Amino acid sequence: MLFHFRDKFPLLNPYWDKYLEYQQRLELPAKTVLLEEGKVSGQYIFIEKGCVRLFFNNDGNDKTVQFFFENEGLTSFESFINNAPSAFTIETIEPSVVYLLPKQYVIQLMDELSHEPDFLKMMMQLSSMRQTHYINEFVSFIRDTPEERYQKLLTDRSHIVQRVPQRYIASYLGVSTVHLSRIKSKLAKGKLHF
Amino acid sequence: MLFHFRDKFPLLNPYWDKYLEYQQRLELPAKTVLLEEGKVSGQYIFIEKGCVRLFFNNDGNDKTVQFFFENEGLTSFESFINNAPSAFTIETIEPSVVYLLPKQYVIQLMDELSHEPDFLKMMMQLSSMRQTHYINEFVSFIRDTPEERYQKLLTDRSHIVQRVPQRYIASYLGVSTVHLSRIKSKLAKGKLHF
DNA sequence: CCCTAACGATAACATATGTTATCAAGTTTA
DNA sequence: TAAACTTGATAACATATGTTATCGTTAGGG
Repeated sequence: MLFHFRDKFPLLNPYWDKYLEYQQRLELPAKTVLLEEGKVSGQYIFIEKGCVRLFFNNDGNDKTVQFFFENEGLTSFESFINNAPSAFTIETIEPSVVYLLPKQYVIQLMDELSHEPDFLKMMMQLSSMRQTHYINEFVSFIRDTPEERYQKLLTDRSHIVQRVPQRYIASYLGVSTVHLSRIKSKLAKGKLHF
Repeated sequence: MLFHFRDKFPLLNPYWDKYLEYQQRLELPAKTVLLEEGKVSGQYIFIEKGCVRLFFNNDGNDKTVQFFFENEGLTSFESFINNAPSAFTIETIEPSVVYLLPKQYVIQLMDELSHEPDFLKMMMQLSSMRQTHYINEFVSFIRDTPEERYQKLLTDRSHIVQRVPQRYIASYLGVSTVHLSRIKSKLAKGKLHF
């Protein structure tokens, strides 16, 4: 949430540095759960190495909402902010190195920052970016077919397709693994002009 | 965005009152476009009477994202905040009475408010609420079948089903009007135990 | 008040997608 | 390294949903 804003708001950097010491560094194997659906999010997660997904469970077959990679930070925001049970699980996909900052320090940090004139601007920008992201995902889900969504993923965010196992991609696109296979084979056929 | 927060943040009321005079009152017939897709949102809309929908166009068949009713306010936020072309059209569904506050006054108002200690809290709460709304819509779209979504609409927000023409409901649920008819008739049959 | 257009129901058919099962290839574990 | 799992491809079938066409009803405009 905060640390990838270093470059955009350099004046605030001293604050980041002050809180670096409170972070816990963890080296985790793949498929490690960092936050379980139903529990209250108690820390902010920053990814140094590896990748992570946020998903929710629906009768055993889970639905991936978002992928996170190096130098990105995340938490289950609604849970974090409102002390509510998280609707999502957060889990490593690859073996990863993450930093965890407990909630109390995040609050303390935000408290200090609230005196900075740039803080409101940053929070607004941040919140507007997240909202835009979710609206775009939402619109894409309504407007585009799974095939179109897969093609966009290939062209716009191919690193996801390259790094993430196919079943998670299917879960993210909202289709079964079988159907994603169909989509891929259909697209492959379309490419073969010889 | 702002005016329905009167009750929650009464200390801020003087600010609202100060800007009431800049609002333009309009009585509009149904199907009046208040903001057109592709244009930059230049005003905040408050609904006194009637109802309004926000939608985007996709090859002629439009997709409704959200409905708004009495005492609610809206704009195409991303467009409004970033001066970007709006991804959405805003249009009255029923004959409506709305108040429009031009952007310049909204900015001026927010500027004044930024000195109030409660303002940041309000903006955070507001933005968190909107984000939660979109996430919930998004999750519901992924997790639930159109039939389930329709049933939830019936139980949780029946006023929408009562007031809004069926084709907009279908467009909101993400199905064709024909399929919504099927869903309704299926549910009606389920209710007839005699 | 009538005419026309819009709306919603329904049927028939087409397409998209899910489910289950099977198999081959790659990975992990003992 | 062998066995057990996991992954992804594919086929066959089932279900969900879209598309087009038809029809009766309703609602608005002259």
